[in-house]
Amino acid sequence: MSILAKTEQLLKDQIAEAILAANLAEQEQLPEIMLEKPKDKNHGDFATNIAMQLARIAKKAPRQIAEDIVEQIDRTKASIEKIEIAGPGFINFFMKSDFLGALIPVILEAEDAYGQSQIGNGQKVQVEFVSANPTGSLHLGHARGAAYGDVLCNVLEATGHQVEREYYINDAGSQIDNLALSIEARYLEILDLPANMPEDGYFGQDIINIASSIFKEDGDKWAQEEQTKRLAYFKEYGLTYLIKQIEQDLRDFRVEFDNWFSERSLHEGDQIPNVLSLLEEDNYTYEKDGATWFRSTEFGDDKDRVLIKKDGSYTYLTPDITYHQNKFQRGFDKVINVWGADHHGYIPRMRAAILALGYPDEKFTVQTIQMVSLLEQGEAVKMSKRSGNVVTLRELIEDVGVDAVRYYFVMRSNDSHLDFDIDLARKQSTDNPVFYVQYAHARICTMLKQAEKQGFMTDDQYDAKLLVTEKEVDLLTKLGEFPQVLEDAAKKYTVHQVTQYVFDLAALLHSFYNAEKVLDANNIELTKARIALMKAVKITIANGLKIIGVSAPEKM
RNA sequence: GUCCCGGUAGCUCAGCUGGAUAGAGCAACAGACUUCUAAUCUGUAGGUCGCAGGUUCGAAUCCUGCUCGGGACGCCA
Repeated sequence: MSILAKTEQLLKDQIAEAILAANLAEQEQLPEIMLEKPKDKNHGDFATNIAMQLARIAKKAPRQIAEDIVEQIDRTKASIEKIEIAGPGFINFFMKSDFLGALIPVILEAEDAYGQSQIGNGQKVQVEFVSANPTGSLHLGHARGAAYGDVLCNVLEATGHQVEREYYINDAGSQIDNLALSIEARYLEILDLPANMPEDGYFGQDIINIASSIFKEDGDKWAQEEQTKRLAYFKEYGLTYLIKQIEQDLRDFRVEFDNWFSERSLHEGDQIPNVLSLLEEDNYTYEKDGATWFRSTEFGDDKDRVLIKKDGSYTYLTPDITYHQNKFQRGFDKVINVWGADHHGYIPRMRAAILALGYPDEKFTVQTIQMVSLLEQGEAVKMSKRSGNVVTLRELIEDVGVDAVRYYFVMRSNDSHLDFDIDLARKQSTDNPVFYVQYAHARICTMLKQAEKQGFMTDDQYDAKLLVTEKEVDLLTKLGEFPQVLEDAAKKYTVHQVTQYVFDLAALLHSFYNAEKVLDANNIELTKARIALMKAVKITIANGLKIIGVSAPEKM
């Protein structure tokens, strides 16, 4: 438990005891005691609104209740400096100054591990993300999903979950046949033969590259072959090529999957028929119009869904249900899917299937990522697969760099649409907040080097009680929040809180830096304390940046 | 028509398990480099928190209705 959490718990216990001692409520009436960190420093280090909450139960005015509580609190136990009652009945706690200083040794000791917690209890969590069809390059939208998913995994790992990252490869459906046809068309074009690009084919540059790669290897050999053989070869060739490329793009984006799960593997053996008969046994399927349907409406979906088409083939849903059964059979305590918002309509039927198979739906969650729109010179750029006019992840990385792209994509809530201003990103300028945070880290590194040079680092002794200026206290307070931020982000899957936090911390550092001089030969004791503080800030910024997958440079 | 997401400063967005005077970046304006890095800082200005009801001691936050914007509603994947 972090220092802050311990202090909070101690205070809460004290308040609860005080309420009982003052006969304001019975044990079983006691509402949950909420402690908050007031925005305004004049309101203390912690505040509670318990007196207002108790107004009904105790049938007294909130301010009177607050006074009764305060009277009963033992200030010595929780190192309370003073307690004030304010406004309609808030109780504000001011802590002794050494309570924050105690953070520094904790952070210096924990180092890389500062911020981590065990709230996950070693739960096995699987996060499936990106899972883009292997029919082209990863683009902007995939990049957001990749950044979000990966950072979510980092957050979960930091909070004591055992995480597995998985990519589901849709290598079995009709889109793959389309891929083969698209490659074929491009291949025949190279040979100046009549070519038919399918209406819903893939028009991207990578398909042209694949065709010319085949041509380089085999010349016009495949034009002579009969079409089924040619397509079969092109399909495999294209898949291998594209999956390899996707894997490489993601690796360059610092995203490594533990498992690449092939949809095709589900079609081997009897896995899909077994799932179908499971559903049939429980009477969750029926025949209609020559197709087999799933009664998903029994589980809240707005219409039933086809599992086996009239022509005998499966819909996309059927292997996907099998896939999710497979996930649960692998024993995960929690299965998290990260999907683009355009797939949200698919969630109820997947949830229905999971319930039908008898798995608890609390173990299943889908996080949706809102769309990314591209701005160029202030104008929205229409992206279409048809025209091949898409900005790829690779281009983005080459233009802007991994740090900036990752930072940008986890800076905002996944629920918000994101305008990606390509000009701004390309500028690589000071406007980009990622530099602001990195700069804070680099600045501290320079300071520490100077400190060493000037002989301040002779021993590790320091007195944190000397850190009393406003800026110092702000920094300390912020440092203490880090574990809580990660816990929150893990509980609510709100990854952007980490980015927000790291930015705020950097802002406080810059402000402190401009206000106070750290290295001061005339005040060795204060200098030592401030060096310790700087080390703690450096560690915390680095840990935060590591979670969002951004580098923490020593100098810039 | 149904469902999902959003509407907060000129722009891009935080804040949303209800709390005290609603925040940040950018843009604007005025200042700070002989100094541990000015990729920084300090200050000023900028708001009917989409609209209307409701719940509450208290609503940007919860509930209902409306409205605007984006997306989804296939025997496609």
